[in-house]
Amino acid sequence: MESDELFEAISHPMRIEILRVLARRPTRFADLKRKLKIDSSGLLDFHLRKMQYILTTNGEGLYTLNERGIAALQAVETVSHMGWQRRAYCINVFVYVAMNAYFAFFIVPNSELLGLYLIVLALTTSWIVFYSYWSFVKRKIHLRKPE
Amino acid sequence: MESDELFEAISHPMRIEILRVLARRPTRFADLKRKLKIDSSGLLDFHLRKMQYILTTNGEGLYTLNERGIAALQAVETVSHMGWQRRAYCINVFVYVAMNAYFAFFIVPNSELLGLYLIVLALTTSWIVFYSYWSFVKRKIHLRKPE
DNA sequence: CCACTTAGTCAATGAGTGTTGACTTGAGCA
DNA sequence: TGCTCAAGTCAACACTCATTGACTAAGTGG
Repeated sequence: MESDELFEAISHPMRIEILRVLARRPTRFADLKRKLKIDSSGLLDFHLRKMQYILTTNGEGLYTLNERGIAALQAVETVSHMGWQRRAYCINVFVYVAMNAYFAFFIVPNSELLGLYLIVLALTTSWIVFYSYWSFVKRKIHLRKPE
Repeated sequence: MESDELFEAISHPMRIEILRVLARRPTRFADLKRKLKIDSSGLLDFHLRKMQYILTTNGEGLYTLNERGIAALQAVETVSHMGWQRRAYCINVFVYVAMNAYFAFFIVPNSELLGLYLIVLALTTSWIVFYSYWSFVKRKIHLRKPE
């Protein structure tokens, strides 16, 4: 996928707005114009033309996102949820500790499911190690303050 | 986070190349020039200037990605791994079916862990329902052929 | 039929983009 | 001291972008 064309299509605030509106529902030209409070048809036409790599016109006049448009939307979401990654990491660690503690104290003593517990332990541990490696060593973002 | 500035910074093939190089390791001006086979210093300077929202110059001449740069990298990855989403969905459904079948046939009959199984069933089912809703109803991408 | 909405197209314009190639400034070294 | 490389800066230029406002052509309601 030729990323630059896709990013070009969403490198303007108005185009990101259009993307968000179209993500909710397919919309007609005039409705877009009203929702985004654009006076000029020419301007909206210009931006829709720049987004044509991302859009299709669905039957009669309805603009809608194509597969690349959905990728673009996901890229926007990825970027705007950036601040949650540190918190997500903490939640992951907490769930790991809680889950394994629960298994170790309540499940293992009074049953023969030690094998199952070991599988769970191995899976969750490799997950948390991989995730920690990715977060700390490779990216070093979770301990730094945002600038 | 002001997404458009970030996407602006990666809406050119050369800048995506620079992003990928800097994701691997912090790099100096001349090394970037060599790696990307750019003859003109002015051109590289121009693109680095356009990417300044995403970069920091680490001590002596080393260009490196800042937190926004890492967000940009993730956006690029999101877009270029788009093709895997359909497969990921199938894997998810398979894991759901296999896991619940395993629990239902092997765990439940010969132990008192019915409660645990019901929790697992509830969690995995709500996960698969939510994921399916998101994928099929809201996005409609997993059954369509890519264009 | 007239007014009005919808969905555009088109030309003009100033600001910004991508690229080139010449120039600068400072460090390293022979 | 002069030479070379690294890391830029700068001016110039063609081209593209964002925006405006005028225009068009098709459909709709009264």
